[in-house]
Amino acid sequence: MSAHSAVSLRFDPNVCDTCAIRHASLCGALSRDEIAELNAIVVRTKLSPGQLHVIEGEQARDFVNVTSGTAKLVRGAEDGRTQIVGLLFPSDFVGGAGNAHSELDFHSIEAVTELELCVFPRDRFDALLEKYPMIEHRILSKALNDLHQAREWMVLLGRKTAQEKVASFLLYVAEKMRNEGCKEADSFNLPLGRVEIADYIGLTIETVSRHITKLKKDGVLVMDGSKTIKQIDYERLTKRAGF
Amino acid sequence: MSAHSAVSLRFDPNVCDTCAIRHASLCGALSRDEIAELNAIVVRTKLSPGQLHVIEGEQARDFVNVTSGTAKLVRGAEDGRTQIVGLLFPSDFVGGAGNAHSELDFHSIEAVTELELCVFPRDRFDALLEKYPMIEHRILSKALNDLHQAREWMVLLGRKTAQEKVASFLLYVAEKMRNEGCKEADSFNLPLGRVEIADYIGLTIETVSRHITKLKKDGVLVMDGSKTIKQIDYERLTKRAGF
DNA sequence: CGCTTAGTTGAAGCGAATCAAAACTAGTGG
DNA sequence: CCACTAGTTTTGATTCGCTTCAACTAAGCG
Repeated sequence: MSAHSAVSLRFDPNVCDTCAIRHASLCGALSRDEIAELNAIVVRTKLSPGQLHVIEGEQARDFVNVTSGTAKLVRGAEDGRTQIVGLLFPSDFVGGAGNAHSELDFHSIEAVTELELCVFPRDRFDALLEKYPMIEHRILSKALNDLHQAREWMVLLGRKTAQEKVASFLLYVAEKMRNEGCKEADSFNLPLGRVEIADYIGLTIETVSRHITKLKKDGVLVMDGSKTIKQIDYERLTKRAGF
Repeated sequence: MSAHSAVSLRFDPNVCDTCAIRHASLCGALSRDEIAELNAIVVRTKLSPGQLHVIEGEQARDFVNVTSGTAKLVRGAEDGRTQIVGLLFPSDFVGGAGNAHSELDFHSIEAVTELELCVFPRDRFDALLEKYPMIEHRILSKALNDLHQAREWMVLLGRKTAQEKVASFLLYVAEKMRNEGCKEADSFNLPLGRVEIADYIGLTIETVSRHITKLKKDGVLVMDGSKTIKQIDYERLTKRAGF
């Protein structure tokens, strides 16, 4: 929601070697040569919570890879209504393909936490795509995954009750956090505040709050403060997420 | 919703030449050689309204191209709740990429009208993808478009009122019909019944019906029967679709 | 012409939104 | 350390839009 300025740096050519997601994401499937070429055109960017990355125009077609932090893909209306259409965790990427409107059109990436991005300018990235079909192959694979997930979310938004939405959301985040942190502990922090949760599952903050409270009262969740989840009864939470 | 059996035929090698979508869709960008190879592995299928095409398992990863008719991509729950996650018109295609779960997982394609499909078995299609990067390129482009549209629909499902949903739906279909028929006339038939409209925009049939009636009463729509639209006041309909 | 299915209309109920206020949190500076 | 402020979350009371339930009408078809 706030200003745009962000730190942008070109790092040394071996920076990918120490990248947290060197072996995941797009990069995981690439040879040293391919990585080197990517490295040559990348612009690394850091954003603070609330800052936006690109909204429209030529830039909107850049290819963006999240290396650390959490971001949300937002579509908003003039009247204040907002819908989050996806979350981006480390190793997720968006945009990129050389077609008329990239998936970023009319959307914007907004940092939720401190965020680090690898941004690949569209024109130079396209050239690489032609040269290395494997990169395009990987991107297609991810795009189909995202499409699948978007359609899952359509079911949530269109057909689930508030209770089910909240439960589904918590399960989704819990899984993401388990993947990210690789921790077996049930304990983790919600990356989103109530406003953002509401905007992600199509409810109001009050309704979200009420249903989280209900889950706590019923012993399905144990929390510490409004963001830290200490324990989850997955079996019962899954039941409440409803199909 | 009904049984599965369908007519499947292998046609002569030049059948693509006379296909209605030879110059659109995936096929439009392909050379004669590429088309010939596709032709060699395609299974053409006809479905009647209500019939389903694949649901799960290995088949679910086939690549499917609609050549005529309208289909819906459906995700349903055990308890009867249903969400349509996309419509398929001639030249649309789904599935195909060689990744873990294709976008078809847990979805099914259901014929809305008489439907003709080109089905490409996954394994043989994958081989072609490797050989002809242009095919994969085209598919990626389409996947990104679909992803964009799915996210647009998430906004509709999560943040729009019933009135706005109905208006948005009508605008969407009107545009599709204009593309398909190439007719300048305002008149066209809704491909979906009330149940299906409701399942597409996350409402009940009663609410859909009420809001269509309201649009008619207000003179925004002129209809003949429950499926034929004779005239649309696009300006006012667009206003009611709300952003 | 009855039979079945799809669509419309009405009345009542309910779940989520809205409006309003209190409780908590976190940050700042005295 | 506490007082003060701003922002977030929780809780409560009320309203409203959509769903539900039910009856009726229209359309397609043997």
